[in-house]
Amino acid sequence: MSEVDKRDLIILLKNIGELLEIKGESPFKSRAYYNASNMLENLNEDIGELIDEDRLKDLKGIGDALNKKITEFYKTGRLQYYEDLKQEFPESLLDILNVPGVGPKKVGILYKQLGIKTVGELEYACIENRLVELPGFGEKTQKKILEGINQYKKYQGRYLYSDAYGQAEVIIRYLGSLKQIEKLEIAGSLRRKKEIIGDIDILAASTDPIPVMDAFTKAEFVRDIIALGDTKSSIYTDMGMQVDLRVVKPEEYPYALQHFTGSKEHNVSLRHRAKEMGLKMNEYGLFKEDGSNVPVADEGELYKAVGLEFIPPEMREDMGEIEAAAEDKLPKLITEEDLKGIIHVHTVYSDGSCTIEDMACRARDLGYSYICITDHSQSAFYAGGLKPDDVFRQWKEIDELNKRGIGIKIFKGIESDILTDGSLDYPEEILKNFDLVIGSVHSNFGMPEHDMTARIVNALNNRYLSIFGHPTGRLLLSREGYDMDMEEVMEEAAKNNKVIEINASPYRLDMDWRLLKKGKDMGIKFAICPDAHNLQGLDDMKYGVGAARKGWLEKDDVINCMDVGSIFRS
DNA sequence: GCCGTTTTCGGCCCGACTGTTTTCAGTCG
Repeated sequence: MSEVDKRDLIILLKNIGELLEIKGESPFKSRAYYNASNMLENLNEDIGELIDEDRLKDLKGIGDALNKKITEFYKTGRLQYYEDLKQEFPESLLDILNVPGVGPKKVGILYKQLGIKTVGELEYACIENRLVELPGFGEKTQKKILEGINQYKKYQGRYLYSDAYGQAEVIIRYLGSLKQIEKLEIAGSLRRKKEIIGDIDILAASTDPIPVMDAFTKAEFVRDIIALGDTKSSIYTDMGMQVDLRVVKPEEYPYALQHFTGSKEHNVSLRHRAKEMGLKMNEYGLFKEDGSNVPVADEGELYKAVGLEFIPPEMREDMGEIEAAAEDKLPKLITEEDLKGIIHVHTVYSDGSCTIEDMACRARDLGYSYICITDHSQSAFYAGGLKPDDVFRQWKEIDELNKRGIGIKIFKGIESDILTDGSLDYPEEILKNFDLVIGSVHSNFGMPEHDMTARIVNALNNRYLSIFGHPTGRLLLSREGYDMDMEEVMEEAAKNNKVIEINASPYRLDMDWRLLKKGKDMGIKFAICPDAHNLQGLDDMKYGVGAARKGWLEKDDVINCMDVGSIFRS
């Protein structure tokens, strides 16, 4: 099954779960579909193969019914059950679920009683005051939904990690000045370093929560208060981000930090494990059957209490980390300190805004021992790509800087366009003299999947290509990656010993962390690259490390943790 | 719809806040 079909299947199952909730079916039935969707997303096996070998039903969460449905979808490309469901409840209802404050029950009522099928129709119905008479609705609900729609339309509630982190820092600084707060930390998806953040979760410990909540909801950055309670409050910031603050007693803090860090799926699995051990787990403690609490000083002790190694927050995505922790087989995750050098940097030679020397000195000051300059190649005319003469001029400058000695070794690289036929952008006699060649797709994004795959596979067979740059070409929250068969590309990279880039720009974070573990198991090495276009861009390395950690990578999986001899040609 | 060392039925993780109720359902995390 291709990546695209797999993606479709995962969405299909999730959609069915949501439609069943709207329909009012058993919540456990819905959950079975969500579970299956989530499980398949994290599955590192080809679903088509599993079906062909009749092994699909062996997966935990797949029974007779789902086995049949998934097989039907695989064989025919559609699912009659879903088509029937859509006749009853149009697919467009699912979009309404993205409006904060509107869940499946309300969507069901709105559809059945008012025939509302889209967010636009819902907005109009609010304005016409037609929600107030519905059962379970009222004046305030209608107003809240209208506000929710504005939020939905304006921001769609999703932010880049880097933007959310910047906002969170402001809030942490503010809350940190409150004398009632004893402990304070970012939790949620932000602590797990997800590339896209829905809202910011902050946890505080205090014996006196009321003034904390008061100060929080009255802070300068607050635009609207969504909820205000003794232990939990939510606000929208002036930037439009939702922030949840949870305040617990100091003795509850480790349990709460674990709980509010999530992910939801990780916690479900963890609580399930606790329950099997006769323990009840929630944000207030870990309780034995007699109701007594198992005391812990920190998260590490909490995981230990349920028989697990400490699981770093980045790994808590229910992708097998609990099973690995139970067997003491968690990887020793890469850290920023493991990085020795910088690869993938642009300068004034192409579309960067700083000189080679400026970039190199900054990298040196950040503690790196080498930097590899990789400007754009000649076909990238929009980015000022280097003609052969420019390349020779740049090599000369690099030689001079290295000779003079500025405290960091500079390597000569290039980010070569992968042309439409898969060839690189210079003749062999130039390519062979670079220390390192990154090959990236920058044009003709719209090629059909088969052609794009062939183009990239061709490039991966070029002996001069070292690193395959930003493999999908995605721009988070704005552009989907191009169509290609990632499975085939990864196999080709593994076969040819080609490195795959983890582009550390917070706008890209490409390759996606969800695929890293699989790549690692295939024997692929990765390069964490800032794709820096100015001095600040070099700071993006930390985002790439975050993604690598989410993908279970260790320092031995990442080439810029290795000695230069194994990376560069010269 | 799934699952099983309490197995083929009766469970399925847990709690805060809000609004619409008069004891609770819905939403969210």
